[in-house]
Amino acid sequence: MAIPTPGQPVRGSRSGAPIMALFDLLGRRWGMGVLWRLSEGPCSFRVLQERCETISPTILNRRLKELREAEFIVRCDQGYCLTDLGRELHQMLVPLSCFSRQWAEVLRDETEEPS
Amino acid sequence: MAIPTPGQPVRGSRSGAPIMALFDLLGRRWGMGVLWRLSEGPCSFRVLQERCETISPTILNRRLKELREAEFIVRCDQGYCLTDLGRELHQMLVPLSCFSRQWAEVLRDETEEPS
DNA sequence: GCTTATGCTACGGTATGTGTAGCGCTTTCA
DNA sequence: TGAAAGCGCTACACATACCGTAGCATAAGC
Repeated sequence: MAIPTPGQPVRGSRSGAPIMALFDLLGRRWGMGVLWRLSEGPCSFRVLQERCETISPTILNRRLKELREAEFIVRCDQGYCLTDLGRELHQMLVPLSCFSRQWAEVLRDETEEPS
Repeated sequence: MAIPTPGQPVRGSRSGAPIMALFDLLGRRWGMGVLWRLSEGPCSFRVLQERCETISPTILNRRLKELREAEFIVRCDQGYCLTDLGRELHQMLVPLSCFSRQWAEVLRDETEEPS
């Protein structure tokens, strides 16, 4: 499966709008998850697999290839680590983490007290 | 396919960490795309489909259901629109748009001048 | 009553993800 | 120096998700 590239046709944009290319890449199963887990620190393939808890090696390897091609990840002596670009991307995901807790509360409130 | 719920086992977290539940939801094909396109303004099913350029009605409908269940989207007289929560989520995606343009430049520079 | 538009579903084919086993290689250490 | 353990990664069979097209049911306008 070709990795989505800005300027090339991608899901959501025949003209390859960068944001749609990024959504296409991160919107693959485990895309953001792998990035997120790796941001905890450089680590080996197997350790990363454990951090992800339930990912299969097949798909971990595929996502790693894609994210390396996109230059968010590189190989290093510890195994894999984020590039500067990757760290920057991770920074944009951090607010999502706060938001997700808020979201969890809203959902909980709705289901627990349908008053 | 069950929609990922914080607190329930999700991809990446057996204990259902909110951030992983959110990644699971948004990491489905077209998840973020639909949200992004809808943020341009409330619209009907068919108009939204056109905005997305290449989405099939089957999957648009499925994503809409999921995003409604997650309370990011509601029905309205124009068709569909974002909830307050959905608008908030969209705000977190805006920085990604800037980032994606930057990313596009990096990739372009790499491939055009491998000097 | 015919046209047009809407939301949405059916269905068959293809792409993508899952789970398990295990290969080839290097390191460790008795 | 050879067995054991760890590594990155692949093979393969199966399951699920997604795509593309056709088209149904309903409602409004003429």
